[in-house]
Amino acid sequence: MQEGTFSSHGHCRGTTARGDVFAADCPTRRLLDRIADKWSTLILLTLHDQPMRFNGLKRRIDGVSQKMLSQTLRSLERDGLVSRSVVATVPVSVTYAITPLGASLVASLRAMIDWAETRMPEVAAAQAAYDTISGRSVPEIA
Amino acid sequence: MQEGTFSSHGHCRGTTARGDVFAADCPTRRLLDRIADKWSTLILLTLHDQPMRFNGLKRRIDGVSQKMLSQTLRSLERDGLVSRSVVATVPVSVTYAITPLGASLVASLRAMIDWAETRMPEVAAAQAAYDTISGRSVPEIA
DNA sequence: CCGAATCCAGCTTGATACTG
DNA sequence: CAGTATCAAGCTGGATTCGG
Repeated sequence: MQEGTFSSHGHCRGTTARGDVFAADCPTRRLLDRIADKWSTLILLTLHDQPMRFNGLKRRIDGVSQKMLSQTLRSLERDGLVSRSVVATVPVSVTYAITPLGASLVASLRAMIDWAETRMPEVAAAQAAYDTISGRSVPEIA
Repeated sequence: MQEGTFSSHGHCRGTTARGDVFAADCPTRRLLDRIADKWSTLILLTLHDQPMRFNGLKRRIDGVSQKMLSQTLRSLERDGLVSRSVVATVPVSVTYAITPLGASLVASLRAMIDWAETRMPEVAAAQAAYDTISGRSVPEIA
């Protein structure tokens, strides 16, 4: 990240070719907040395999509420990461698919998930050690 | 993720070599929720460059509150991604550093941030298009 | 000066119920 | 099927305060 410029505050816009997530007021920060999100991640990963309908996604992504699914899908659609197509059948059927832009993000997301799924044992061990050494005083965050 | 098994629900534990983030009750899901987090991401990225003290992090990560910083750091420490070392100087000085485990995650995180910082224009364009077509009915999420 | 803990207002989340 | 509406609960962050 072009080190050297450790701009603690602010600037990000303007002539700069790219944003700076470390600046609170940079649009990039908001974007990061949206893609670095559990539901967004799982939705994009799922749609990368195949287009899917609302309830398909809901079934696939165990534990997501309708509200969060609907809300997150709209956000992803607005950001151009997911497309939404409506077919006026009897009960209207809506299909969601990933866009090329969305697909270009999936690799990183997948890497993150792969990390989580494979490194879990080490994390669990660290947690156990932490909870032991800290001697009970630390409440389970999980 | 051993594809093919589209286990909508549950299983993840047991004999399986790795977790399944799509299962709501899998510890991996909680882990994903913690690493797919704005503050965790920015903290890990920052510490990957160099160890840093609390207020150094606070200054670097524009907009983070003391509370969230302290809370997130404790969570990362518990998960073994960050180490905390105290030096009993006059005003005690506490330094945070990334662990090898944490460092092994940074590449994916950095990729995600790079994506956000470089693809922002396309996302902004998509938002503009969406907001126009949807005809005012959609309130700015940002 | 560094860092943690507390109180409080406000936003986000999720369960439930309801509509086209 | 595909959402929207509503409400209660929890989390977030700012300000303040306390301790070393």
